[in-house]
Amino acid sequence: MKIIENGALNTDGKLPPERVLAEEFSITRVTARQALMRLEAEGLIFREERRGWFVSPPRVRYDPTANTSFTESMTEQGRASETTVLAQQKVRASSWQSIHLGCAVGDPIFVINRSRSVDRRLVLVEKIHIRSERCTNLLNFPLDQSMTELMAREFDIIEHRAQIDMRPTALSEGPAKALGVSVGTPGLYLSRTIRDQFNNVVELDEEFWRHDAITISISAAGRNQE
Amino acid sequence: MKIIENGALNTDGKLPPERVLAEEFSITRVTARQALMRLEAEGLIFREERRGWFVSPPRVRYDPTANTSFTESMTEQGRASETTVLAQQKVRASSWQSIHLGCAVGDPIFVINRSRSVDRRLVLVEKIHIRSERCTNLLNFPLDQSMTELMAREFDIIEHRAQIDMRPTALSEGPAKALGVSVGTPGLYLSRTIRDQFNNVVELDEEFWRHDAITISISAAGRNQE
DNA sequence: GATGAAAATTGGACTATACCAGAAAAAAGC
DNA sequence: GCTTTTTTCTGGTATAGTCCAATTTTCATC
Repeated sequence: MKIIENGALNTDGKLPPERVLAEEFSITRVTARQALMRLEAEGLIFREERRGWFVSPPRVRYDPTANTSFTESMTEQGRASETTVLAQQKVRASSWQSIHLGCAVGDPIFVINRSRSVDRRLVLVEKIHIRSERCTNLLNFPLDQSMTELMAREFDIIEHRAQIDMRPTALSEGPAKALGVSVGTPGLYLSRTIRDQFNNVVELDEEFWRHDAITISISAAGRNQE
Repeated sequence: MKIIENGALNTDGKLPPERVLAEEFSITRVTARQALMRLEAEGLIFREERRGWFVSPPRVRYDPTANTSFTESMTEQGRASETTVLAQQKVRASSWQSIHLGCAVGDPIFVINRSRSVDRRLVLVEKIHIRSERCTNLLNFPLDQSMTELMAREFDIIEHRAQIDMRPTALSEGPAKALGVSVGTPGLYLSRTIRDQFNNVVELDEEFWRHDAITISISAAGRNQE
């Protein structure tokens, strides 16, 4: 099992098919798969459903506390990012949503589903929940841009991150399908509560990341006086 | 495969052995194991080497940016924590260490290995690298306490977190053995650069967490003005 | 050349079985 | 009663296949 791991199989992007690897190392496909899944857990390789295994590109550095736009941050790192709107709808707040948004159950809110890719590879899907009262015509604007900028420009809502929670997890069917990965592959769940200049909660972001695509990097400088 | 996942098998702490589960659900042990590993990836259950599978206790909330002591933070959450010193030594800085500590290769530094448990369960192992120049007799003090407090009390070094990086990963042999889990189980790697009141780097912490034990929770309030 | 159906490829899921090593429990010895 | 040895239990690792579904490629057809 360890043979394959140490092997310099990173010739280029794509790995040989499981069946070939199994024969090459004189092991069964089950065993080969186990080794591959180990490397996947380590973040060195990843797979695309029924397409094959690939060497993971370098991780993206990401600071969830920063109030800078995602695209901007990626550009700084010399990487090309893209945002796609998957769905947008107006719904009534569920119990869970009302708790996190600090509104009443049934209040109208917007839910926006987006996916983001870096260097043409999907790295995260996100679900944005927004209280609609102060931006009733939000869905008329193009939503593949920075929400922070949009809210500031169109609705005078100055957003800032207030509370960030994250935990390693396995991707469930929804996010997995959206990311084009197998259900159960490791991922990182990240949620953010966003408040405006008056400290009212206006938005809740839920992000589902490929676990191998990200290094959370937080610069805590300037917080020393606490 | 999904049958077992939805089943209300969380009777109490311990799950039936793999062989029993396999028979109960009329599947092979291989398949049962896959399902168990899925649940493990989701953080719902965990295993102890050759001891069995157990239901995961609730995650611990942890703010790596806060300059509060770990023990204190756990107590606030009503949980009992414990710190054990595994090893302590004085070494000469490697290339990697010198880069992160901002010192020269070969400079004397302390390396301390500790493990921490919450409610009698090991949740992390850490490796602390400290520049020894301003605390030459550090190893004479008990090291199972808060380093921040110790450094302040004994050496007038006021520590604060400067840079935090983290990424999901699989636990390699060292950390896995120390945590009593199987090599390759998912984990969270977290590194922190710590500076003193003059903004000099004094310490580098590397933490290896059980992935199912932690929810990173960062309160970003007060950073709005950036 | 574009289109669309058929064939080959590739990972996903599962059966059935075997042997090993560490941990826990039971038995034996003192 | 306490320690030591032996047995049993449990997960860890591996072999050898099978069938399926989505994707990709091939190739005949228009």
